[in-house]
Amino acid sequence: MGTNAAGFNNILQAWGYKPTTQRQAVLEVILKNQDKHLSAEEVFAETKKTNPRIGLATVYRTLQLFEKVGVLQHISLDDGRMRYEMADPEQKYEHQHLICEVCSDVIEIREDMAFFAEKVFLQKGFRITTHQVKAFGICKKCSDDLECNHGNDGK
Amino acid sequence: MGTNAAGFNNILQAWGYKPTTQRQAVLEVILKNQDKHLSAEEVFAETKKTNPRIGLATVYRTLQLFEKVGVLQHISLDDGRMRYEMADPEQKYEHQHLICEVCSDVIEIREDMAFFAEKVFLQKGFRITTHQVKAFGICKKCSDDLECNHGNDGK
DNA sequence: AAAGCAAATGAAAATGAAACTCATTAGGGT
DNA sequence: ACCCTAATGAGTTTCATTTTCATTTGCTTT
Repeated sequence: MGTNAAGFNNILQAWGYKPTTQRQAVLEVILKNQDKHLSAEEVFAETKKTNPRIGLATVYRTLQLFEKVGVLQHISLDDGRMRYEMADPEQKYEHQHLICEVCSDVIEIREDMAFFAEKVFLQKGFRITTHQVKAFGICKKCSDDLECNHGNDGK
Repeated sequence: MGTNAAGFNNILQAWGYKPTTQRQAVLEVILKNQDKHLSAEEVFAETKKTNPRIGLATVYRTLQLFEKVGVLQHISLDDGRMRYEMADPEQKYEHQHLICEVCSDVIEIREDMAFFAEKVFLQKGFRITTHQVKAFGICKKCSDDLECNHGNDGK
């Protein structure tokens, strides 16, 4: 049922799509990098390692396909390219990104936001299907570093 | 002090930038469209009406400049171009966008999210400076329309 | 008011992510 | 093995945004 290499074929076939070698290869890259937020270009580079003949267009098409069948979802980290991560339909309202402005690290958190969707529906009649919370700031590590440099400044 | 045509020159000069005619013209367009979320291209088209000689590159540079000095802030509505709106430093944590997937309308809401930033800081030590909440779904008008079509379907 | 100068501008070219085209290939059923 | 359509890859195109560079403009100093 979930998204592993095995259940994956079922998902594709349920939608009438073929589980081609390219799609399998891209899936493996995705599974191996669940903690990252890869761009199409990055997925392309990574997939070429095991499947050198794959084309960039196929990667773009495959990522869009995966999003359509619910395996992936895209996020924008404001760096000019779309990024993808595993989709988790159960946690649509509990998944946010913290982006450090110093080291560019992306931290994922799971804060319950169901109340937000509820409140919006009650007040505006707007029925939220997906939402994204993206926060920019300074991560713990970087603010600790900055504090250190306070002591012995200039050196 | 706020952002009106008058206080605007002060802001620019405080940052060492010149209040040129192009910048004034762009500001007027921004002020006239506070309810909208204009893209660079749209600001360009609008500004040309009063200032036909302005160049697109200048609009891009001006929008970035305005963001730097705190007059504007950018948002991505996932439509492939950056959009801009008036920045309101006091309300960084109280400003979210609802984007209707049917009619593409953008609704702004002001939900207090300070608790979110607090909780993230307590739990992760991450100090949020800005954040964006973007929710996709179906607006009241569109879901009412859909409901209507239920009654007399096909016709 | 004229000169000097860096900042700002406009037109055009460059960049880069993403989408499209189309001839070729590969699944999956017969 | 054959057929037919979906899928692919290489190249091309699109389009938003950025960069380049020669020219202009806004200030400051005479």
